[in-house]
Amino acid sequence: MASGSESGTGRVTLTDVARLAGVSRSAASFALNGRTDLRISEETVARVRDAAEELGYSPNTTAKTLRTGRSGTVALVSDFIGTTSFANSMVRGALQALRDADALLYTVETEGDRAAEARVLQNLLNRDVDGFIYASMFTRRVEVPAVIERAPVVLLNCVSPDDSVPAVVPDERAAGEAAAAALLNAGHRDRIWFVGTFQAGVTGGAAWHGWSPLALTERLAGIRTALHAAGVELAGTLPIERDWDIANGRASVARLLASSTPSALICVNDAVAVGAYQALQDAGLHVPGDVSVVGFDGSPLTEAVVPTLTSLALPHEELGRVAARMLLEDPSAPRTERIPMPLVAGASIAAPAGIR
Amino acid sequence: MASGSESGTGRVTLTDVARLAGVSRSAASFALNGRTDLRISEETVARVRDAAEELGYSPNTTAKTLRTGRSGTVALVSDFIGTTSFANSMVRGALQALRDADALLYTVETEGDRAAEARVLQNLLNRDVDGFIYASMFTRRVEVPAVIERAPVVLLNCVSPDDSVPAVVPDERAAGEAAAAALLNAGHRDRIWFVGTFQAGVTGGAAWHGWSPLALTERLAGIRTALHAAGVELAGTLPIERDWDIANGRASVARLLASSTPSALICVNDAVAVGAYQALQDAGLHVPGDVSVVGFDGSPLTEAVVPTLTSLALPHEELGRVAARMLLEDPSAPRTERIPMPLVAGASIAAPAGIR
DNA sequence: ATGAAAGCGCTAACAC
DNA sequence: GTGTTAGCGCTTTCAT
Repeated sequence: MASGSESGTGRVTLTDVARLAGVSRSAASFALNGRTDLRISEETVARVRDAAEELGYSPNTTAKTLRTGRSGTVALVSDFIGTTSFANSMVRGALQALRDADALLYTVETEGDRAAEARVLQNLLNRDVDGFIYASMFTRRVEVPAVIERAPVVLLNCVSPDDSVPAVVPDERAAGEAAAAALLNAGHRDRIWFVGTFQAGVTGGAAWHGWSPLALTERLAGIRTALHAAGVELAGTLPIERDWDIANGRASVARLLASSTPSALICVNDAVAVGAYQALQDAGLHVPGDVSVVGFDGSPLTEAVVPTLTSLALPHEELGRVAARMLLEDPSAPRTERIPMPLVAGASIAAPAGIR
Repeated sequence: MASGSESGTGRVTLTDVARLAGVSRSAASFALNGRTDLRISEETVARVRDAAEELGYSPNTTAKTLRTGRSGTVALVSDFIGTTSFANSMVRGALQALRDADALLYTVETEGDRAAEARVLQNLLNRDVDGFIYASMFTRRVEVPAVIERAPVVLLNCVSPDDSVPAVVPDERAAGEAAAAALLNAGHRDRIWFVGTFQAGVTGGAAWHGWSPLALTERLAGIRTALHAAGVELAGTLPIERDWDIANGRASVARLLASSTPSALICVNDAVAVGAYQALQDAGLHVPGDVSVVGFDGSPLTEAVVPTLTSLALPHEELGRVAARMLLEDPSAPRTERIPMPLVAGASIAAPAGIR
């Protein structure tokens, strides 16, 4: 009749612990949380600890969340989880950082549906999530949903229109410079082509949904900057049909080879680079003896071709880790963090054919 | 002084809605949840709905969870999220199924640490998760943590020692049979080798942590069954050093080619198959003219080689989707669901060289 | 130094 | 038909 639910639900509650230790619920709470505001005797603390241990007490997080308004959870909301290993590693990195803070991760995919997105974000808010990691599978500029700003937000692999929201992105521009530098170092000075621009009026295939990927513009800008600094200009850019995949890369490069022979190809991503390998082979040209090739992403494809492809790797894990850390540590600093894209050296770059 | 927190926290609560509609909290609750136990007049329901709408009311899920014990969340606990696209697509499939049930997904990686695993599982339980999807990156037999059984569990890509826990796995055996059948159909009758067994006493490299992958034993069993039924026997199995990657596949096949020429190679996964391609090319042999090749997994690698690789695809999304659905629909049926592995046809199989 | 009591926002008995 | 009330398990203010 009195209070106490010892065997009510089978669940061990703080009340049970307090009763066993012979103290009040609040005393038990203070003891277990190690609070020093109220002074509890050493001996009492020990008694409570023992009681909790004996009963196998584990505090109910839902109740705690209701009371405190903090849940110890973060939501990773992304447009597309995709089929690449991208999201994978980002989640992995985020989990690593969250583990240190003892926080849990909700994973959500919106599939680009703004209405569904709004609903799920509200749902998450109703669960008192402590923050959002708002991710895009393609580096791009996004409109951050208003509702989300009711909790701390960090953008992952995307940036807000006015850069007012903290963001973590790969340093695409520096990667472009590094790609160009690798070729310059090998002695290339002309006939360097870029593969993977979109034709005028086209912003990519179905997967892009009309978004213009910053990866393209920034990588290309970096390449031009580095080349220009060395007094070199790009021989040209090769447009690609819709998606950046192997088949389209092959077709695009095949068209080029019909009329001229490049010294080096900088491909917008690894898949296009693999397509380039195939077109070169079809034309009887060798990598890197006749033509050098560089890719971007650092995907498993780099290991699947002979010779192995040199590529600038997307630091997926690092991106996820930094985003989670920013969210937990100083959610207020509105800065854009650019993570370096390391060069994974393959065997696809050599001195130009002319000077062998 | 009286009740009511209209502008207390800025949050709109059920109390606010009830007050605006001029009804009691419980009446509002019933109206909003569409309960019919207690009869509320149509008109009252409408008034409550309008009030909720006007105030932009969104129910606090934490409070609801505390009260009901059900959270509308599921946890996907996996040993390793890995760098393959495996986890990715499994999560994707699970999310699709969960979306229909309006449930949210926690994603957790244990990294094979049992102690950490126990802690996080308890943590999840403290949050009143409605169920667990316990996944392994390698098809294998697992010891399900005892604590987890306090909530419904479905195993994903793994099975329990006595098959007492509901599980969803790829149908590896049937896939093995399909791989063998593809070769038999093309006319192969002898010199068919399997690539990717482990040497005696070795259970794989670091990634395996001593677990023996069912994928290997089952795929191989299926192959042997299908061949046997056609009166054919495997010429032999080629062991591989540690991990099933490109380099090891290449080395393994190179050793075979030093002493004999196979008619066909069935490789334990796509990476090993890509390595086989490389070794064959090194030996001046062509795929599929001289040697046919089959892989498993259906990874992006199949598209990266020339000719494209025929492979039996792991139905990642389907696995995740079915697991989530089983968990939500009938968590009690202790059955093992085997999901077919579709054959993705490449151009790596042809009639044996002898009968060209 | 300790304990009683309020209340986070919700649901579901129960009495009117 | 509708409203009153008692909690879910926890934290924290306030009085002792």
